[in-house]
Amino acid sequence: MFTELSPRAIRLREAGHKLTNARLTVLKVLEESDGHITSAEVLEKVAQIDSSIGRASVFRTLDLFTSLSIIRPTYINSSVTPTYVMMPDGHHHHIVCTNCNRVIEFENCGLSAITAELEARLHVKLTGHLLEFYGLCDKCI
Amino acid sequence: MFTELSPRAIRLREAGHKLTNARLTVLKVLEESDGHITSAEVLEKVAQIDSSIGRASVFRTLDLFTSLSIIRPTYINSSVTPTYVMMPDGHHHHIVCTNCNRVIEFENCGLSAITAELEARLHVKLTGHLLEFYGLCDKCI
DNA sequence: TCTGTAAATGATACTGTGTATCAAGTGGAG
DNA sequence: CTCCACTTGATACACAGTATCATTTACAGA
Ligand SMILES: [Mn+2]
Ligand SMILES: [Mn+2]
Ligand SMILES: [Zn+2]
Ligand SMILES: [Zn+2]
Repeated sequence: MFTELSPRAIRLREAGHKLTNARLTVLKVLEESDGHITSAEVLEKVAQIDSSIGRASVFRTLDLFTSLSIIRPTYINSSVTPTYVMMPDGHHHHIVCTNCNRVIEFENCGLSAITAELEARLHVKLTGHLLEFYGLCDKCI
Repeated sequence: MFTELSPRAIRLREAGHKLTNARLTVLKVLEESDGHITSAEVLEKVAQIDSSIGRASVFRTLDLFTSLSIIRPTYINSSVTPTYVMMPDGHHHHIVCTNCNRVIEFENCGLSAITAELEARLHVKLTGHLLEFYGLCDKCI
């Protein structure tokens, strides 16, 4: 059924979690998304693939993936449902237009220096980060 | 009732919004919080000050303040209710422990250079940012 | 100071996201 | 193959946030 394990699936197993059908299906949906997806969309796509997977397991899996920094919930449009953002290499960065809610992605964040400084000074182990800018996009300026 | 207007209240008026009792009360509650507060806490404290203020107005005000980058909703503990974070000078930064949910604040982010670069390159006007690191705190490492 | 009006409000009823519970099922170590 | 802690799905539920709309109010302009 899932012959090939993605690197993230292997990460899951190495963190001591079982590779269940529900978890692998949610992971597949997230990896095939464009990187921004709401819980309602995840539920819908999971049900399309395997309608026997319960909604509780989907939410449980989203929480598990969040604690592993595989995804991060953030607010884009509504304050009801978060939008889950994939963190490909442990980080994600975007600009949200506070007028039209458009999201503009960007790549370079230059945060490796501050990451190292925080780890040394505060004795923490950082596994990821989210950097969000807010403002007006070129169409709303 | 509100003889002195805070700088943020003036910002509100200058953005073309009316300085209503509901909005000024929510602003007061947010400004007297330590910077992290859930919608449930805002509702409770607003009701203590003036129980005639409706819950819908509180949520409307939180959305308005978010669009003005006065606050920003983010996930700390639960995936049910966001925690609203004040953005004192347009930005906020913290570390969230993915194991115990402890939040560690820090000040310097060094993001003014990338802010200017993004504004120039993407033709956007940035009014604030949120930088969140995820990982394990010193007690959970 | 008074007035007119668009913006904002509060009450209400509602939607639907996310959760608690628990008996049944299953991944994977040995 | 066996076993069992972990995980699951079904169900019922809680409650955060919203749509609606009649009423009120901030404040610009006279
Ligand atoms: Mn980054
Ligand atoms: Mn900053
Ligand atoms: Zn825009
Ligand atoms: Zn911790």
